[in-house]
Amino acid sequence: MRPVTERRGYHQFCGVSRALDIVGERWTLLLVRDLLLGGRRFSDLLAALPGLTPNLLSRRLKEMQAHGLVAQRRLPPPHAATLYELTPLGRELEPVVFALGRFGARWLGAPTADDRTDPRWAMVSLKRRYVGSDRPRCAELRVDGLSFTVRTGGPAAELVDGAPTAAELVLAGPLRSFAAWIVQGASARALVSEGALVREGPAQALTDLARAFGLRP
DNA sequence: CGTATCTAAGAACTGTTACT
DNA sequence: AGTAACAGTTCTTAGATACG
Repeated sequence: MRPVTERRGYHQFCGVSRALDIVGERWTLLLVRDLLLGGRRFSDLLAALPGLTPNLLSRRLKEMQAHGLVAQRRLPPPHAATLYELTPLGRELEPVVFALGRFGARWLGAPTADDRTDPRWAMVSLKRRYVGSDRPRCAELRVDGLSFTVRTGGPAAELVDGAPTAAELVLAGPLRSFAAWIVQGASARALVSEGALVREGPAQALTDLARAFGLRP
């Protein structure tokens, strides 16, 4: 691959323009967003990003690997597949993606007919809202049948793909109910009492979880 | 068969240049 | 400053290949 300085680029001696030379191409930051919750296969990324074609995904992943943002990992059988995951350098883009999410939220409005939604995007949105908590909690969020593990209590929330081995709280429901809680500011207790969300585990754990993300308990 | 990648053609976009 | 024509670049589409 030609180095950034040879390709179309801004050719400015400035960190911002250099960063944009690397992550400013179409799809690159969306791929970073989709990899924030854990490694994904080529076909998963393709399915998650309609409009992104295989050859362009292949090219973007190669560029991201060449810049050290993404690494390939081969999964052993029986699930033999190539997994693409963020490197520690790629993870440094997390606050950038969060900041863009906050910036873009003011133009989000309600989803239109041709807007795609994805539980993972809601989870990224949740993760960026973490305000901290002194009560360590481990919860499973089951959004549209997809499980995610949430751990709070540290300086940053851990939020990854897949169910935890032992969760003290399980919160399950459709994406629109989670969106009502996370994005539209609805109360978790109200959503549970009207059946929009199903809670398994102590009510206090849900209250702690909500507070850890600055959401209404 | 599923996954990952590649090729070729054409469409769409972007930048450059010349002109008013 | 704004616009039009052209050229170059990037992206999409459709189909194919390599590999385990």
